[in-house]
Amino acid sequence: MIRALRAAGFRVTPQRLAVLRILAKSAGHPGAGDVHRAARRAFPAISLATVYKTLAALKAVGQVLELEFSGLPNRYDGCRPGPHPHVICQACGRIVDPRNLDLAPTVAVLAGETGFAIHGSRVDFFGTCPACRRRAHC
Amino acid sequence: MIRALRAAGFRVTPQRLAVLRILAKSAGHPGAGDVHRAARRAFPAISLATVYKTLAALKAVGQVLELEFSGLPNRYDGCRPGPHPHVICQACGRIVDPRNLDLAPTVAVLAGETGFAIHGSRVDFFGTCPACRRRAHC
DNA sequence: GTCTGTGCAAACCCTTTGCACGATG
DNA sequence: CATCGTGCAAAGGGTTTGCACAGAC
Repeated sequence: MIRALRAAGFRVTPQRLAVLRILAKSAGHPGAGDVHRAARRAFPAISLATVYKTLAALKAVGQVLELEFSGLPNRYDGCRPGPHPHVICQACGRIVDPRNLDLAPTVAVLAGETGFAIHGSRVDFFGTCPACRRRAHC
Repeated sequence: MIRALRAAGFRVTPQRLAVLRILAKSAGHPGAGDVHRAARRAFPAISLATVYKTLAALKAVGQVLELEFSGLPNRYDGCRPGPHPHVICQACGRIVDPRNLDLAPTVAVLAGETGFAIHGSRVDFFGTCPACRRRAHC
């Protein structure tokens, strides 16, 4: 990530390092607020605006995937920066990355049917995760 | 739609009829602003708030599908109110409904892999529509 | 030393809400 | 005639931006 930032002419500041470390460590998909809170532990004066700007820089160099949710805070994935499907628990907000799901055949079918040149996708599945299912005694 | 509203105890007002007619007629996926502008032609005094409230009522009775986009206005589909995949042109904003796409097998695979109980999905593909591809002489 | 990054606060924009008035069943 | 819907204006909330100061290269 550091290399990617420098290569694009971005400077590497302590604040950016803090954000970067948090993204690299979090296996989940933290929100901007989560990143900010975590970054404050290493760098108490860091502002939310700086976190957003750093996330934007990392997105610009393809090192982080931004997941936007209307009405809910965005979530960020620094472990798998390419677009990929997600499975989201509506009870606890947990986001899981499925492994065995290849969209390429689907994209090919759609391109043929619609005539679109397809460049990307956003694929989310909503449900209840195993832990929350148990908690609701179902 | 009228029946569904009445059955749920909603009143049928001229404003709601105007919104309703626009949704039934638009094959595309208009935004709230589009609906408002169109509704003003039949009912010049109608407010944007009323449009939003009517859309919410129709959503509540399952007669319209709301597509939320972070940063962009929501889009509404009164023709196919159930969730379904979309193909979106990033150049002109057009939204197309593909026909030959069944997500059921995918959902089954995901449920097995993740242990989630999957209740819904949001599947969008982004690209360039045939018209915009021609316009960009590609 | 120059130019970029930071932090603060205000702006943004679509959407939602509070409220007094008007219309519906 | 009780209740719900309308229209206006203001609030709401995550994100973005303008600006002056500070720090990286």
